[in-house]
Amino acid sequence: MKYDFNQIEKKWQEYWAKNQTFKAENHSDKPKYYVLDMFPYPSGAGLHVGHPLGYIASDIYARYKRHQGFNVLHPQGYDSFGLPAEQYAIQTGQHPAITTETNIATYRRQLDQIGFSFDWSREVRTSDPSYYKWTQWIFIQLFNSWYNNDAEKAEDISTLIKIFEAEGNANVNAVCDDAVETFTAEEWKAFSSKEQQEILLQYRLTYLAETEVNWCPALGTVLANDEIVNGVSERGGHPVVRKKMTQWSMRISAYAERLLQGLEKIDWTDSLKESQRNWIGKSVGAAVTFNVKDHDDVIEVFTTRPDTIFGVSFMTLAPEHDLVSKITTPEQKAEVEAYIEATAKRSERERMADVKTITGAFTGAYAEHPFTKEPIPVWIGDYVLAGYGTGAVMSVPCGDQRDYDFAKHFNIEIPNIFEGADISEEAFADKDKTIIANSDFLNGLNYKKATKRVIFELEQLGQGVGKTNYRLRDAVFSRQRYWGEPFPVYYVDGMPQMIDAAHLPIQLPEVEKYLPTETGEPPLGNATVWAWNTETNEVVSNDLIDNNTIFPLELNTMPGWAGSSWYFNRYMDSTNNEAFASQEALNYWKDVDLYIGGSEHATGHLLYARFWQKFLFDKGVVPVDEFAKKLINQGMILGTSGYINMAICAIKFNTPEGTGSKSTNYYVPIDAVNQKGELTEEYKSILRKKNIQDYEYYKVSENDIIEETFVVNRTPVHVDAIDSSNNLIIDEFYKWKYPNQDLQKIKVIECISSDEVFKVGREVEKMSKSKYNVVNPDQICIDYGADSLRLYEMFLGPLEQYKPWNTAGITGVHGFLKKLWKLYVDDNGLKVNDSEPSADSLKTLHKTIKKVQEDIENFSFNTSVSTFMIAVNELTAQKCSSKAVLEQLLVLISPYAPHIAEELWSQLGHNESISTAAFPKFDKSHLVESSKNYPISFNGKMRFTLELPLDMSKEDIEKAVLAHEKTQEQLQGRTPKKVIVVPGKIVNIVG
RNA sequence: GCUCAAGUGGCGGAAUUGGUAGACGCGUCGGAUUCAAAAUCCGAUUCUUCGGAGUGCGGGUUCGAUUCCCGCCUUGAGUACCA
Repeated sequence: MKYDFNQIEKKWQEYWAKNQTFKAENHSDKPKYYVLDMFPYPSGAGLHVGHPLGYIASDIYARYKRHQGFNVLHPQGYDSFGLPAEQYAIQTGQHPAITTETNIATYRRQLDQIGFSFDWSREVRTSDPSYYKWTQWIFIQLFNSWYNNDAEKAEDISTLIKIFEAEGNANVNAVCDDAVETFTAEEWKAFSSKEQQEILLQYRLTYLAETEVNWCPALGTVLANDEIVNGVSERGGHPVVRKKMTQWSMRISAYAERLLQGLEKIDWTDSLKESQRNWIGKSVGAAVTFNVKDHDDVIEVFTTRPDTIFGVSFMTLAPEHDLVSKITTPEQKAEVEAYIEATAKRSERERMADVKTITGAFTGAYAEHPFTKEPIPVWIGDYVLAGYGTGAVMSVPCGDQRDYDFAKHFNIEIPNIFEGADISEEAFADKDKTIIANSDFLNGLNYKKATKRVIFELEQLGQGVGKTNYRLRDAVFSRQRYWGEPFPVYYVDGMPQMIDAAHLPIQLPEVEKYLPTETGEPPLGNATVWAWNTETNEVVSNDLIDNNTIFPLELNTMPGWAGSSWYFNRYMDSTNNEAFASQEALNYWKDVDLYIGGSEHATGHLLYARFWQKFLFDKGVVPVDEFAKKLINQGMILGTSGYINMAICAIKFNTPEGTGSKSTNYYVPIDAVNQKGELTEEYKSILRKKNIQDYEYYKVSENDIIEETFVVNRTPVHVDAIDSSNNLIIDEFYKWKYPNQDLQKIKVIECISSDEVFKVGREVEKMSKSKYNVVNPDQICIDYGADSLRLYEMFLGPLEQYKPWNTAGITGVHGFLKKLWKLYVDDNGLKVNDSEPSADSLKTLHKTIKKVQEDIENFSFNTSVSTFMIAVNELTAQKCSSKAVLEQLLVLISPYAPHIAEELWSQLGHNESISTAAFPKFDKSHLVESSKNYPISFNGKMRFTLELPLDMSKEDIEKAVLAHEKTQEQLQGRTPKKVIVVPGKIVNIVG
């Protein structure tokens, strides 16, 4: 019986689906284990071989955990809101929901054919109203919450209102907007409802705020930084301007410290934690206020080095700083305005890229030093960023390199306040070696003591306070898009109102066009039925808006990360219509035990999801405040792009009728070009001859050539037109290069090679459609089977690493599966019997059990595939047919190659899925050896091996080795200085 | 610049606590089988001047270093004038 993988895989995939083999129960006596993949955006291109890498790894782990007796939750779904479907809708008018549905069907078919053990009954789609109902619900919860710094948690907004009513806001320690005015209880009560709402908005965890954005008027949309190239939009090249827009923001900054601390208790990769730490960007220092001379205004700065305050020789404000226009003197006005205009023209990218050019302008104003009362000139400079800290710095040139460079450039004095520091060439920034000098009461103190003392003195003066600053900014939550979650928000007198949760979901309205409106409103502005009736609690026609009972709805939609910030909780109870998940389900599954996904989500999804989880934890909705205990980043599978060269050969020649010239193009193989990128002499000669032949009409010979030029250009080749030995399949290449054309009729450029084969050059790069290097898993499943694909993806290398794909190598693992099959089945059918296993076979089995178990637990899947190969090679050589061994081997392999394992398992007489079988138990007694083949080294170099009993004493080993003739040969009469014997390991002779 | 990761045959990679470097597979070469091909099977495959040398480079620790330490180079990723 042959290994008919197509038939076997189809059979078992149907079996699993029909029997719901992998359906997880929310109640079980077994311990729980939750294995999660980052869910995909269903793109129109479908899956390529890089996508399933992480899914295969997590599937192996999930299946392994089932064998280990765990109740495993291993769900899958779709992050199905997103731009590509919307772009497609703009171009074709097809509703994004239809595009999405089609793409999901493709994804599902492709995923099914790889044989994943997903519990599809729990599938979620972020674009499904039954799902985004709860995304909207969470948004409402955020709106109705504020962050209490004293309690270090989010609390209901009603508790804040109570405080306001009782005592005003003077003692409220909340995370809120910067410019909150202080009021008393009486004042609060006297405020109008609108005024109260405005104040509360400054405290809510999601709030409306003016945000500066990159606005592209031509596209009618906001662009991300990386969508802008050289100041114009990447798509279309339209101009982009900085514009203030009112948008929803998420007060993630409230959670900065907890997001930082939480990293300590989760098992995520160090590099990922490090990037989150950098992103949060905690710095400890002080906020200091400087009075501005001849003004009532103050400049507030944040500094991490308050100990250097006596070294301040100027202040620098960001050009965008509010004070600039106020304090600039008439004499300096022209210069300052010119400077501001110049910096406004430069994009943020430009300003960042250009670090060397030092620019700035003097405002003419002076601040007053809090201690010395000396005047300090106030400058503006674009090295100070408006968006960080207060947008102003106290510049200490002797202690900060940027301040130093600025001072040098503008000839500002650089006072030295460090004992024994040389600042003639550069600033002295080493905190640990700092001893403060020339600083009044700080003289002689080190960094730590000086910082403490100066903060104390500043507090006495009322001009400063110790402060911790975070780089983490609040996250903008509005998108001017159609294909996203609508906000459950309507506006009364310009103030946002939440729709009662009982009326959710608020479904996306139908629109004629998916583009922004002519007046620049988001696409939802095109909807005609998009108003909220507060009496019937329905979405009604815009015509009915009376701002009395019927109000306009929010036109923005939520960003891509909204739905992905909590989906892992939804899987626990995905069909629940009463709650986003039941408390029972949440308390049972709690958190993700293993999360696998790409590292590109380090500071996006993975930070926002942690933020929402902490918020939901504060609200008592979820039982844990970190959603994933362990996280692994899978590396990317890279494509091997192929290319050949196009040679353009131009010749000028003498003909009887005068000078003629010809230029012809040929495809030439990669070896036709030397390292300098020039055509080789051999190929020049071939092309010359060829060219002359082609123009026989002129009857020219090589002697008639008076001038010739050769130019070569790289031409990409589709991977499908390259064979396993890197040779061009010329017919396939033509078919791909000149599609839908009759190759007989059209004149195609000739492929010319000096060899029988046509060598293609290869280059490893990201797998992408535009690079023609995408390998589709469908064809691989047809040609080799899903089990081969699964094994091969794992066999390629360590999970976390980036590695190139090369389809040719799959024959190795495919051959292994055939060999495995033959161990159980031959032409006469099953050949497994009840014979006693040999000691050798038991040894093979048990060392395999040990290794594979260790490998899975270390996520070292590549090495276990090798281990299986070794095991099968050994058992084949041993002619093992013992059921006692082969049955166990199947369970070991089943997480990796589940189809073949199920098939052989059932042929061995089992009626239940192999997934219910217990993982084999390792018994070390089978591995006991009586002797060891010792490596005998001389000065650390192994020269020969010697078989010796393991129970031999150190002394006897030494004697036996020294007596050996090869030892004498190595020593050549010398006496060894020292002999190292490590019993069971090695013998090393020194001398 | 900073942070993180990684450099081992022609290629993907292995060596889990410092103990036989190159497991396993691809590719290549040779052979068997075949009318032939595919498939399958067997053997060889780091370099070498046959003494040895060898895990990016230069040092160090050690009886012994791919593994630990110091300095450097290269590549990839992230981040960016963060006060």
